[in-house]
Order: sequence, then C-alpha cells, then structure tokens
Amino acid sequence: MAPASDVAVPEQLGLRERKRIATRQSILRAALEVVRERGLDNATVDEISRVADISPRTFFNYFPSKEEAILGETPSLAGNPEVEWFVADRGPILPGIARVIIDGSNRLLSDPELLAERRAVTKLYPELGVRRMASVHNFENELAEVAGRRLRGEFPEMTDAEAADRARLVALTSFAFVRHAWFAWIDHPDANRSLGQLVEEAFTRGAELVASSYPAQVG
Amino acid sequence: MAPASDVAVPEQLGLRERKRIATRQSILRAALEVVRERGLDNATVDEISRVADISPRTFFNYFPSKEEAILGETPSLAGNPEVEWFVADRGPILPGIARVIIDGSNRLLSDPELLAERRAVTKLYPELGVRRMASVHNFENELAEVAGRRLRGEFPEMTDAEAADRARLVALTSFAFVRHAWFAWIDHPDANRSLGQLVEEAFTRGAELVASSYPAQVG
DNA sequence: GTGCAATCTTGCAGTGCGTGCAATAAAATC
DNA sequence: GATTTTATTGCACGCACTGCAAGATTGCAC
Repeated sequence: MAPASDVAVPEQLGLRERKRIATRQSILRAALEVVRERGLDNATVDEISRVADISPRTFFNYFPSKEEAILGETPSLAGNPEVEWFVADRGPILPGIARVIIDGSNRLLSDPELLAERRAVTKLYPELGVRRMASVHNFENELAEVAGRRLRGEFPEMTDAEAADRARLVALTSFAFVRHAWFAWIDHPDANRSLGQLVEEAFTRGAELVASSYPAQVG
Repeated sequence: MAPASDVAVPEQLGLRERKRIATRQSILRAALEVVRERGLDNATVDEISRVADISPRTFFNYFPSKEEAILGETPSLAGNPEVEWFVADRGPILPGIARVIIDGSNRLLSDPELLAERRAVTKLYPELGVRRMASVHNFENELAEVAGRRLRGEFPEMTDAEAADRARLVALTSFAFVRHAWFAWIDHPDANRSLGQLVEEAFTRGAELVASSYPAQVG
C-alpha cells in the first residue's frame, strides 16, 4: 500500500526517491495531526505511525526521535553560502553573523502550512521547544565553529584557545538573540514579520539593551 | 540495611530526615562513581541504584531523572535574597541581574568534591550538558519572571506584553553570558576563578563584544 | 513499650522511546 | 528477467520512568 499518495511530489526523481519524500512528508503531517487532535501525551510513535500508514520501525528510519518528526529538521548552517562571506568579512562580527542567520532562516520556508502548525503546537506545548533546545545545540556549535574560523583569520595573533573562547561568546550571544526572535515568532503569529526580520530586530534590540547597561566601553 | 552509612550527616534532625539526606547523598555519589568508572553508557538507573544500595524504584523517589542525579539539583533563584533588591533597584539592569546570578552561584558550593567531579564528567560527556539545558530552562524562566517584575515596576507605562518581551530579552542575554561562564568553567578547571567571577567576566566581555559590533546607540 | 498514624521502601506490572538484526519486499540496473 | 541495491517490517531487546499496593520504618502519644 502506497503511503500518503495524496502528497504532491516533484516528478523526474525515480520512484524510490519520490516514495521516500512522500513517506517523510506523510510522517511529518501525521505527527502534527496526531498532536493537534489527540494531544501531545497521546502522540506516541505507534499512533503517529498508524496515521502515517507505516510501521513504527520505519518511523525511526526517517527520524531519529519523535521530536524531530513533530518539529521538523533541525536548522543548520550547512550549505549556507553566506557563511564563506562571513568568514572572509572584516566588518562588525555580530551583524555579520546576524546576516548569516537571517539568510538561513529565510531559506527555511519549506512548507508554510507545516510551519504554521508547528508554531501553534509549540505554543500549546512549550516543553517541545525546551526539548528542541537539545537538537538546536548543534546549530550553536556550528555558529561557534564558523565564528572561530573567522576570528582566527581576522586575528592571527590570537591563540586557538582565545579564538575558541571568543567564538563561543559570539555564538552564545547570537544564539540568545535568535532565541528571542524565535519566542517572539511563536508568541505573535504576525504574518507581517518574517522570522528573518524578527532576528534582525532581536540583534539591534539586544545591542541597545547591552549598551544601555554598559555605556560605551569599546576597547 | 542502612544505605551509605559512611556519609556524614548533621545531627539533631530526626532519624527519618537524616536517612533521607544520607540516601540522597548516597545516590548522588553513586551516580558519579558509576559514570566515572563504567562510562555514561553503562550508567543505568539499575546500576546506580545497585551501587547506592537502594531499589531502582526508590531512585525515582529522590530524583525525577537520571540526569538530575548525575548533575545535581537544578540551579534556581528561589530563596535568593538578592532578587528583591534587584527588583527594586533602578541601576543598569544587566549588571543588576549579573549580581543576582553571581550571588546565587556562590551559594552553590554545596559539596566541592561532587562539584569537581561533575565538572570532569560534563567535560568528558558533553551530551550531559546539552541534556541539562532542558532543566536549566526553568532558571531562564525565573530570570525572565524576575526581570519582568522589575521592568513593570520601573516602567509603569509599559504594557505587560512589552515588559514580558523585554524581560525575555534580558533573561536570554543574561543566560547566554552565564552559559559562556559555565563553559569556561568546564573547560578550564582553574581553581583561582570561581564560577561567580567567570560570570562577572562573561557579562563585561559580552558587553564589549556587543559594543564593538554596534557602536554607541544608546536610546 | 505499645499502638496508631504518617511516611519510606520496594516489587511488580506496564508504557513508551529507541536500536540491532534478519527476513521480506520493492526498485534500480543490466 | 535475473541480479544487485535499498526500504520496509517484525521481533526481541534495553532502558527510563510511572502508578499502585504491600510491607517496613519512624514519629508520636499515652
């Protein structure tokens, strides 16, 4: 029995690949549907698999955990073309990294319908967002790695430890602003402002906050 | 059979309470011991319970999860006297909240031996730190709540939504700096610098970073 | 110290996530 | 159409964690 035959899938890709994409999509939809209609507590892998019309074992061939299926793939910097620009750039580092992130977040459009539903679900079950932190931690490491590469290029006199330390500060600070944008996005489903714009705002507002607390002490 | 009869416990507390404390301590030690000697993968609840000389079921009477036993209780602002000062204070908000956190972290001394071992274990198994993020998320919420109270007092003209939004920005930013301090503490077991001092440093270095990226734009 | 109430410990049975493995089914390749 | 590659599935595990009820301990009053 072909799972999720109602899902539109690009042609020209070979039956196997098309089915894989369809199945994946089917699981993603099933996961959200089950959470929405039966609540997070009843959203077991068995139940999601039943709705997606696959075996529970197959579920784990597609997603490493239940959360991933509900919340979708973890954001990543991989394949982001802005990254190399950022590493070579010599402008202020925080706005630079903001640009990388904004670029990535705009690329995240995938399926607006799923996205909207995920937002609703995350708002309804905040623990999902918390659990997600764990997976998003990889993203934080990517940020740190990229920032480290840039810092070592920009300041060759820095020791590796210094660069790594500062890179982490950059990554953590940026990540905090991204999280602020994310929360704002969850809380106010304002179609007028994209996640990218919210990230932009978060960086400038964060900077204002810090500046108002620690007046001008540039080294 | 009395579990962990080798653990020193304050007198004058009633047998029941003394035993409870001893058992708790015994589990905390057993958890670290098992992780240290058999590795995180083999650190099952059953094994920890065996070493602590209690039943696996009792384990969960003391700790809600394995992580809590390994990493110890989650930090909290509850009962921190600095909090009320902070809420009433009208100085720069970030240094204020830094002070609250530093005060709390200094209070965290509990058992230096366990602390040192936890640091080693966390360094050896970074996934523990990641998992911990979930529990520490409560701390973040406490920060936001406290910051919200202060902001509503300081700026009565703010709407609740504005105050909550800004409070979250404060909490997330502060939390980022705390995490930086935490990572530094894990990485460099430098007895000369306490966690409190590292937090202090993280805040000023974070402020410098932001200032260097967003030159003077105080509102 | 005896008896009663409160509290702790424990075993048991059960739920759910996640994994390795090997058999089967289906698609790709020739 | 036969062969190779890859996907699906069932099965058997291990492990975290929970509710429940029985039994053991402790606290307390007298």
